[in-house]
Amino acid sequence: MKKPEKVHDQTSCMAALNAMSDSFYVIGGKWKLRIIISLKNGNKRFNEIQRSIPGLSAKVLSGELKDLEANGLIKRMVYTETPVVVEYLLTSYSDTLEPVLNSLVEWGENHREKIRSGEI
Amino acid sequence: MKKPEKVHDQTSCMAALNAMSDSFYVIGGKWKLRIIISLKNGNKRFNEIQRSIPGLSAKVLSGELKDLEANGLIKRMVYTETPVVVEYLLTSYSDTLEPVLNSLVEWGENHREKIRSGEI
DNA sequence: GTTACCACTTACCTTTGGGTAACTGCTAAC
DNA sequence: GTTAGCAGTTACCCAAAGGTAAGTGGTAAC
Repeated sequence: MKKPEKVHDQTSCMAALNAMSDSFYVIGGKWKLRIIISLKNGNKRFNEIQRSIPGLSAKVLSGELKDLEANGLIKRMVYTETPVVVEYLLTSYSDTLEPVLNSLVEWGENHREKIRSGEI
Repeated sequence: MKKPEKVHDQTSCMAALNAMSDSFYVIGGKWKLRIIISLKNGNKRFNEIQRSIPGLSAKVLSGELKDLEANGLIKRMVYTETPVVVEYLLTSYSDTLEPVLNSLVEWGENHREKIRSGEI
């Protein structure tokens, strides 16, 4: 005899869990959201982005930009003037991250205050 | 001459960035949110939680529970009957994670569909 | 013609997170 | 008295993430 079923069935629960993991896979890690925010702040060029995020190396930035592009969050534009100019732009799809970004920032702020006030 | 200031000043922007990092620090990683969800689903005992999350080892679970307790998200209760019973319970503070959880699940579901449909 | 900037890549190393397995001290069941 | 369950801990190992430094091929400035 198994324990009684919860209000949600197992299939939908697993789906939610997997969805959550997907989110972490796409925007998790130390730099991804920072890069997106840097782009939001108007930075477009590779070195510009790198300089705006202290501690971020060219190697890691290069990899992260590829990941973000593969997931449709940014677009890499190459302008073939001389000298060649490369720009990274947020796609409109990246706007869908707003609620995630906001909830993370809000919770973090609240939590920081909670810790600071000694409530925990 | 620096570039013109954005709509947000640098101090508040850095604060938001740090808040976001805090959130990732507290609930990031492979298991933390899964453990919280397992507790939400009614699991309380150490081995019960472990069995409910395939792939999670006792060592890692032990560490994660300590972290979650240190951040006020769960409470470790020891009942000194014989045999001693240990229960892990969500605190009311853990409810504040709802918006984060929801936005992550929602975005992940949406993203999965986007990938599946070949839109990216 | 040397220096510097741009957009990267490569090779190498360290750190972190996490996995495996065994073991502890306890109780209870067979 | 052996087996099994509980709630972990310990020691050891591995892979992935990330950091460091140097190099590449081009343009442009001094």
